Amino acid sequence: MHKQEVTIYDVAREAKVSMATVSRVVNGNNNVRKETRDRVMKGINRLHYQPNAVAQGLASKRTTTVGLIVPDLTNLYFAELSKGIDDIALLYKYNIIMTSIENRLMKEDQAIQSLLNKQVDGVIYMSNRLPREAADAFKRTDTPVVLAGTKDNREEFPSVTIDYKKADTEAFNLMYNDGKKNLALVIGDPKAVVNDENRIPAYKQFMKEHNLGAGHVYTGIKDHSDGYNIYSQLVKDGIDGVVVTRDITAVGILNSAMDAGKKIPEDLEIVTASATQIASVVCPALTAIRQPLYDMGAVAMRMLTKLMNSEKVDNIHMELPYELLKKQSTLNH
Amino acid sequence: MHKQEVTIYDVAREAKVSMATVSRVVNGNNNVRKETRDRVMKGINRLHYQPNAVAQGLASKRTTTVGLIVPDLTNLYFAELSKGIDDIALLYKYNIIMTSIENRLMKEDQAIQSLLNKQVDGVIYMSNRLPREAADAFKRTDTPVVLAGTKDNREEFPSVTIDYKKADTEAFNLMYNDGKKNLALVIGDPKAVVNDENRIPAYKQFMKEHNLGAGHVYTGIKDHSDGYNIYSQLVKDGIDGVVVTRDITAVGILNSAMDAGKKIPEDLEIVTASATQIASVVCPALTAIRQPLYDMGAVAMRMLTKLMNSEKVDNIHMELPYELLKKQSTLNH
DNA sequence: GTGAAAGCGCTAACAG
DNA sequence: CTGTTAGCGCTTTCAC
Repeated sequence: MHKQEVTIYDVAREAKVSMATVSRVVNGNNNVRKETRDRVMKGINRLHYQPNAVAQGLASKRTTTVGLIVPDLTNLYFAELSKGIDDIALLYKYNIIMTSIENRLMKEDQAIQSLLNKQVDGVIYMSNRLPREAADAFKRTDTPVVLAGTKDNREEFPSVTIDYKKADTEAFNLMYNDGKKNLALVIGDPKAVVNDENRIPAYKQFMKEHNLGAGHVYTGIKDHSDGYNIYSQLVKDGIDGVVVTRDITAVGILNSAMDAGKKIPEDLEIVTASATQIASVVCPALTAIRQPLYDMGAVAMRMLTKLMNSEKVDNIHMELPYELLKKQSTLNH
Repeated sequence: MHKQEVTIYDVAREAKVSMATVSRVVNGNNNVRKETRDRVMKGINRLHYQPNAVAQGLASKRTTTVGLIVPDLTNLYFAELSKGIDDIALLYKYNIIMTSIENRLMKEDQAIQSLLNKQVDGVIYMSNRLPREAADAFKRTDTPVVLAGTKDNREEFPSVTIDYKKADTEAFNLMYNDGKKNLALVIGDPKAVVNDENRIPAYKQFMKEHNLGAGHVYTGIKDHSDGYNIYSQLVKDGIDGVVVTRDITAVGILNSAMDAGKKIPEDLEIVTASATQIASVVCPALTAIRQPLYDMGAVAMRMLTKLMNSEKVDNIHMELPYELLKKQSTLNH
């Protein structure tokens, strides 16, 4: 960054007005005579003036920048959420500072502190756990935060999600009605709030209500190879139907089963709980809980714009509708 | 953003030193007696002081922020590049302002102007075309720019790529040696520099050298359904081997062929020119030119850090090694 | 409707 | 080694 060539002061001189007036014009303040405004605009154009957003930020205490905290960019689940966020941010003229965590180099609260130091006006948080320190940091600076596709365990923060319990129950029910009784749940982090408080309870309740025993919850299964490898265990445990939280994991299970010469869905039904593009391009295509990821991101960002403007938000815990998309990894399609 | 609770001034008073000294401590300047430093640190901790990066940016004319211009977040090609960029940015303590374009809401040069207004110290550019106005904007402010996974047609800007010509030629050669003579190239934007100046010429040259006629270049094929739909045309044209630039497109062709009851690779060999996770999880897995996407992003970001520090960079047009990964969509695997 | 002036919170000479 | 003093470029009262 080098010395700025043309500043508001230059424009003021060029247009023979004060800086204050130029500032008013730049910010669309109406208290400027049309004549004056035109003169200023001409100066702006002649000099190719561009406002320095950093100086604006310092003076006005608003940076029109929001922070985005995302676990992993290469996970399409987050990428699709981000796209919705990005589009709405653009619409409201906010820039996005993106911070990916789960990066071992920087802890979550450091990442957040860094965003806060940059004086972001708000934060969209997508990690599946919100640590205490992180929550405290937000509250300390009263920077608005919206959780997208996740929740905090105290429901202190606004969030945009789907009804995970209902969705999972529906998925298990689908398989149950196909005659599958040895149902299992395959998840990543068991301490993720959504798993801990929604998916696992939903699963246990389903098993109980249908007298299917204690069942099996496989945890720590995060990527394609985890999925691929867990398959043999599923076989050992006699599983004939699974809900898998990540679709790349589901694909791993699928590929493993195929390589073992098994038939999907006859030998094993698979439902992925977060459908991305991947779920639909594999063969057989995966039956999926289709979360409206783009919309969830968009709604979260929209909510954040309201919070940043201190507008009232009627419902700070939005649940968007999902769809159970039946494809070839379950029967009856 | 509300009034900042504790500023450098408060720390100065608390530690009974001047602001300058606090600033020195904060910035790791060595010209501070250990005793004084400790006293300041104590003040910082007691008061929970956090520097205001916006004020730092205005005063120092460095924001430790870089802009990222990316066409589409949900394209894994860019997501993997971004991951490499992000990791290195973190390592050098830069934040990333991400701007996705191809968003019809904002034109490329607007996006760039917005970044420049935010006084980013540098930019990583990943779009497959660099419009004239964009190039001019960069040069006007002499903000360093590095192109990742793309090039500008004048080679004015530093870039990190692979040798696309060589890679494609190798891919065609592989299929040629499998006895495929009706080879085709399937791309998105024919005016993208990489296509216009590397892939298409490489294809034409290959066809010519092997006396295979003029061949077919299918353009504007960008997503899964484009790929799915173009397949019938490939059949009509008697194509028996294709290089496809995007892997999701390649998967579309693959799925279309399978649905038509054809055999891959016997009836049609497919090589994808930019392997992401998707290429390896479909069935049959796709033979692919594996670009070192993560590394390309990392190298680009590293180069940018040097440029931002006015360090010398010996080679501003880096070509990283690729790999031709033989899987099941070609014979001889 | 417009201008003057006082900051926003910090860095960076320049003295000492 | 440490303090003083100008700003960085802009917004925002407060007068007029």
